[in-house]
Amino acid sequence: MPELPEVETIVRGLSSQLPGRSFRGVDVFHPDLLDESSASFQARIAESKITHVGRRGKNILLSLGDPGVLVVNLGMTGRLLFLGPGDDPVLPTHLALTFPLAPDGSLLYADSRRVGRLRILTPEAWAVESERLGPEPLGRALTPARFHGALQASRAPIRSWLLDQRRIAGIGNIYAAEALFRAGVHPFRRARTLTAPESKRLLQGIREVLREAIRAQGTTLRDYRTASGTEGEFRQALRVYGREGKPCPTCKTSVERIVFGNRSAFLCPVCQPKSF
DNA sequence: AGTGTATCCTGCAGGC
DNA sequence: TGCCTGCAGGATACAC
Repeated sequence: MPELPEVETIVRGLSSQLPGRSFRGVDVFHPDLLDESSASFQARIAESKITHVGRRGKNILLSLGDPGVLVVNLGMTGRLLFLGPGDDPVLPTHLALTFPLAPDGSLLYADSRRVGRLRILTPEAWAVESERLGPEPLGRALTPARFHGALQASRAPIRSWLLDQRRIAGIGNIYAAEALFRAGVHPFRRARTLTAPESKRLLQGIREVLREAIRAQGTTLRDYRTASGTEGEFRQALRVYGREGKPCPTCKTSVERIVFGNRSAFLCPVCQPKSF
């Protein structure tokens, strides 16, 4: 998916448009993206007013007042687009839901692979789910000491650890690879074997790469778009992700791709030694 | 506790 | 041109 920087970019885009607008219903073309029937989803959305747009991990949160919160997880190919009254009404392909808005404009959800999810939860139910997610990597609560302590408790490979949303929320395959490269840590390393300086570097690497990617409006590989439909520019700044066989930006060694956990990891074998 | 596998679904690049 | 395979930003459920 869209990882934290992409979701954050979409949320910022929607935040300037949606609060104050209301839904005027919803058209559902692909009900398999919902966890309930189209009819009940439509009934619950009804004419609700959007009071706030937020983010938790990779989830987009639209606060609706009475029905609770609309939680959108984009999966790998989901797009959430705002179409203003004066905008070019070109519809995206793979349109799954459209939400006409009052007084004007509309919100569109498109998703070619349809592994995204849209759910309406009560604030209480959402609070329970949110508690199950790990801390926000950019949040103040996550200190280097807490981060190191959490790593100490796990034997999992550090890359698996970073991708586990229950441990830290918002990191996906791209930024896990980039953060590990910046910290000089091999993705196979067991979490608990990271030294305090290494875990400090890793947390710094995570924060730097996420902030830089947010500044660039995220990474567009193929499907990701901002809420206004533009592409993110961070792809050109990627140092190892998707760069198999290309030179490491630091030492020029060929970037390697290894597969584990059913997905590709990218690393520089020199800058990220397996052991010292 | 952790890990490998399968599942949801479609699209596209590359090999032949 | 067309067919086939592998691969893709995610999340979850299961067996071992």
